[in-house]
Amino acid sequence: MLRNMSLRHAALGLLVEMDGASGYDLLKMFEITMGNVWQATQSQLYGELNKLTADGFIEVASEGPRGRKEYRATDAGRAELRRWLLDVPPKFVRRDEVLLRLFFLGQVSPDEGAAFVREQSAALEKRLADLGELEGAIDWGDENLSFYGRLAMEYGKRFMAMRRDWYEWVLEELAKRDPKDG
Amino acid sequence: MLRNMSLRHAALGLLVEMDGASGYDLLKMFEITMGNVWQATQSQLYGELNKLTADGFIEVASEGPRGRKEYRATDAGRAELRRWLLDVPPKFVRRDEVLLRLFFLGQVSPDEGAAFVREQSAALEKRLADLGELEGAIDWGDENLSFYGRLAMEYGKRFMAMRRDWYEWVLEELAKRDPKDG
DNA sequence: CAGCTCATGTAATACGTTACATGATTAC
DNA sequence: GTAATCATGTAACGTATTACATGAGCTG
Repeated sequence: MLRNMSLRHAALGLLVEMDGASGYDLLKMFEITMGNVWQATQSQLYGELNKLTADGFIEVASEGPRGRKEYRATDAGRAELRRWLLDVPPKFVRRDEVLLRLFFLGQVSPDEGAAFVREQSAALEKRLADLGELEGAIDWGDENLSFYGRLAMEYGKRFMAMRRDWYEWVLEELAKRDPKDG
Repeated sequence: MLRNMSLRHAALGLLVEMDGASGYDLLKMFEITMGNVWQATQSQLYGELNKLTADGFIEVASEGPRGRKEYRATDAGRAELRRWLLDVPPKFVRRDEVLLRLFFLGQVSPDEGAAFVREQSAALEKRLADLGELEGAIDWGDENLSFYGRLAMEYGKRFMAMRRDWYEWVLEELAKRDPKDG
């Protein structure tokens, strides 16, 4: 059992910050706080919570209605989070479905290729707008999750803006290579 | 069998562009042309080539020494690549191990947190420099892979620069929150 | 009491990594 | 002839997604 992956530490970290939550709570927390950074499916999360319990990094603090289990991080869990944060070098997994398609864009017509890039650009513009709305809707307190969440939000904005600008640049390059009135 | 994933189309796409290659050739091509966009292990690639063959999207054009199989895309493969490019909406999988750690950075001391961010920033600076070297070393022709590879390279440069700038901004925010001389 | 939300779980399958295994050909 | 490179494959395991299954408790 290697258990090297990050979902485990995402769950553990959230539990540490929240100081007590059920799987159901965590699942919602995943979506609202770090949907842009890490994703978890219900199935995966519940399984991981059981493994974390078996490994002693979290424990069931109390049980509520409907079989609800209130989890809480243990000292061992807090230590493990710290170890992962500082001693496990982050891995860069670069997998980008849009970029991958770009490589093969020569296989469709120039018009189709340009349309594809414009679509991506528009989709991003929309997501950027959504992010702005979301930012306004959140009341940013001074707790850890809010503070660091705001930093991540800024990252998202910069990322999307960079990407949109790049799409526009790509469109110019495509036009240069295949001038309409050539 | 869903076979929805992108490695399959990355391999197929490269084969279309290269017009004939062995698994071994493809593996090297993956590294040099799109290491920053998609990754493939030897094991996974060889397996996928066999599946693509079974599905009729590629075929063994000839066999060479040492059991070498020279693959070639079929018409069905070219059609499948086109379909994937235009009809399958790219999925955004957001998983960033650095960003994930950032969320929990409140669990270590301010100094440790800042050191972490500085390390990431320095690592990125180095990768940005490496990319610049690589860019100089490649002779960019006018074939598709070169043309689109150059667009992807520009993306990589913009991405890293954006990210490095964001790291520096994060350091400022961290300093504001926890002034040394508070 | 009907419908929604809360709440957890399993099964099947696909995707991805690491390690192991094997051997032919080429270059020196 | 021996070391490097070329070349392909399997086994074991870990990670992730989708679909299915079940039921309790709350709200109107």
